[in-house]
Amino acid sequence: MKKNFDLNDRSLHLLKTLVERYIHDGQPVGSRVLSKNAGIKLSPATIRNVMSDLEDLGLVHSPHTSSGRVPTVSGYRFFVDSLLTVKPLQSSEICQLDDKFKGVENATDIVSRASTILSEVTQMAGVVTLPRRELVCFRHIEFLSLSHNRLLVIFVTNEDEVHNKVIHTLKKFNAAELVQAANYLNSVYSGRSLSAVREAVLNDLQQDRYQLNQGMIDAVNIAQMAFEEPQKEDYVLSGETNLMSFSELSGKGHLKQLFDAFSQKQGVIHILDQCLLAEGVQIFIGEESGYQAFDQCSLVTSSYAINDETVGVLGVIGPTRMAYEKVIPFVDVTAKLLGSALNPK
Amino acid sequence: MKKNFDLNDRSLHLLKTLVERYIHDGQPVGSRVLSKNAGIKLSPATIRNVMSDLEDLGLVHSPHTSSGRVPTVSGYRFFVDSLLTVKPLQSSEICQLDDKFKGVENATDIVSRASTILSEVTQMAGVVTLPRRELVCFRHIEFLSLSHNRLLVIFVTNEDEVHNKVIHTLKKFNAAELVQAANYLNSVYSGRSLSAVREAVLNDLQQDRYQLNQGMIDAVNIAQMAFEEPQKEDYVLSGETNLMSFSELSGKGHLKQLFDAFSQKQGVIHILDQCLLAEGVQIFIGEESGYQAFDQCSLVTSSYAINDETVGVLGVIGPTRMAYEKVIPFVDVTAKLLGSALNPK
DNA sequence: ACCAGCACTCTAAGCAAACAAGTGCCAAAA
DNA sequence: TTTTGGCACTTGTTTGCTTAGAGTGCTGGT
Repeated sequence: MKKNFDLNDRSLHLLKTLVERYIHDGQPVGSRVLSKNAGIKLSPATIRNVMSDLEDLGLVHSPHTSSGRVPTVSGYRFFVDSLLTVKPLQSSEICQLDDKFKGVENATDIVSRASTILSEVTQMAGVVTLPRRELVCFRHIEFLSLSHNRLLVIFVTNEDEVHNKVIHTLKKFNAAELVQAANYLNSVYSGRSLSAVREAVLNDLQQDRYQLNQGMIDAVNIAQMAFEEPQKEDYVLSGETNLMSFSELSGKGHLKQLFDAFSQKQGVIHILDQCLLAEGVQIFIGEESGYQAFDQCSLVTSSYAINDETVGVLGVIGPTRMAYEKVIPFVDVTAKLLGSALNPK
Repeated sequence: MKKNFDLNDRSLHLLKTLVERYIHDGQPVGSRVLSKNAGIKLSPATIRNVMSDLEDLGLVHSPHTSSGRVPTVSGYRFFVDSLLTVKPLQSSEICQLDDKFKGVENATDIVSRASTILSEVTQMAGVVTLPRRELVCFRHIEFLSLSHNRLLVIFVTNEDEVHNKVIHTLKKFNAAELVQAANYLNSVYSGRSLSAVREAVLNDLQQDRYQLNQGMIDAVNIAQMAFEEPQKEDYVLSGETNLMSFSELSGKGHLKQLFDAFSQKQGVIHILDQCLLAEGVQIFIGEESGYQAFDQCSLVTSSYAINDETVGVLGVIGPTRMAYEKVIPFVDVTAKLLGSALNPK
């Protein structure tokens, strides 16, 4: 997918400074500025020729006949892939970031802390998915009988995350039966991952039932209902309002589209899911995400891992015209810090 | 607080149609339009005189020397207090609304359903506070021991609402002790309101300890920690993005201010809390709320009650220029429907 | 008390001129 | 062959000016 475009060093350098320049001040950049700014001794006329070539390649684009050039999506893409010189964070900065994770215990809280960090440092929007549930460790289950054969299921994962749902049962259970069922399930399944539990439950249901007594069968039956689709994937978003300050996003119904996408979640989740597979920092520029609402936005993401196992994705959402050279290393570092903050020591 | 302004019927009528007209099409309304539209046979010239008086009273205002008049905040206030003719909902409409509450069981879900109804029907933002916790009925408590003397407390209120928090204990409890403590607390306190439980716990702590065995003392001690400040007040907001379509709100940093206020919650809660005290529909117009972020907004609220006891507030947030005559009865009805939907049959 | 008429003010829209920024292309210089 | 200066051309932006329209305030007459 990475194209080369067969460009000589000079063109590369000019493209690079053009993009940098445009990111810096948001104005189309013309041949004159470039000639003064690129550090190469070239007249504007020459630069015009180069720009013309770049335009033919689809890397830059003129809003109108006589205005400077602006990077296209491909231009940005090429820039971040091949031209960008990232500014790695100082180790002191990393420590400062790390400190911000201190004093937060609950996993959900850590995740939302990460999200606010992302948004506050970049002054854009931060997003962090919750750790994948297949990786979530089942710890404890508890039942509480409600009226009308309904059962409140409370289960604890990962030390201290509490989830609950109401299920409808066929028969009415009394308190003792429920305690027994819970005890059975806790003793058998506790310690495994949620998805492992789900599999095991299905397995046990298929198995020769003569090995189990009625209580156990009831327990497994209930468990089957309790664990099907235990929780939907979700993410924590922060600093959305920062996006309202960017003029390039506030035009037309753009903001509304974007925020609608945020509250429907589903589209954003889909984009983020794609990042789960890849290692390291990934970038979606403008339309690349495939969602119209993100037309004018870029998304810089990185997956994060607990014990070398990828469990989630985090990222920054901002205008296409963002300071990638700072955002990229920052997202990278934050992902690593989040991973270790979540790591049960 | 209600001022009279000593206006004659004609002025009142003109003011009323002016406000209606302005709400309808958002343009400053001039003497000519008013003369044709008010249903009174008066020449524009006469109307101009009346308008001049209204302007002196601070009820209307000219954006510039020669443009029509626009209602001021006081104008709106006077309008909704004294001039407005509300359009009560058809009973068929009420049924339609009521249907939308059907099939939702969980209290939190009912509340957020109410919020979406508010926003969808009005095409503005809907907001509903969660029922006051003093009214919430304590049902069941459960403990789970974590590492480092930490204890996960899970408690169920109102049939099926689950809350949880982590507390730090002085000594380490084993599973049996925890079960015993939970049993004790469940048997003693279950069925009372959360605030009643809190009081009772404090009371029991003060009381002669010789009447209790060590297990009970432990239980009450834990309970004390578990129930202090059990949950923060909160609200459910929907359809915020609808507000981005109103041109009067999108100017400058208005939108950002507003959405920042939404995500900080605290300010909004403060406004809504004021409505808890009053019966029926209340209206905050523009700056009246006392929060700058709501400058260009109006808030139409109503408290809602379960079994004749006020437990929360719901409302609609939109531009000052909103169709009060429809919104007010709608908010009123929705509050009543929400109350009965929440009512445990 | 009402209203017609008039002078005045302000906005919105259109238009032309002047200007600035930048391009494309060509022919000359290196 | 590459680079460059020069020139014509395009486009957008600003400015000033004009006209039309809407609306007001005021005055004097009914």
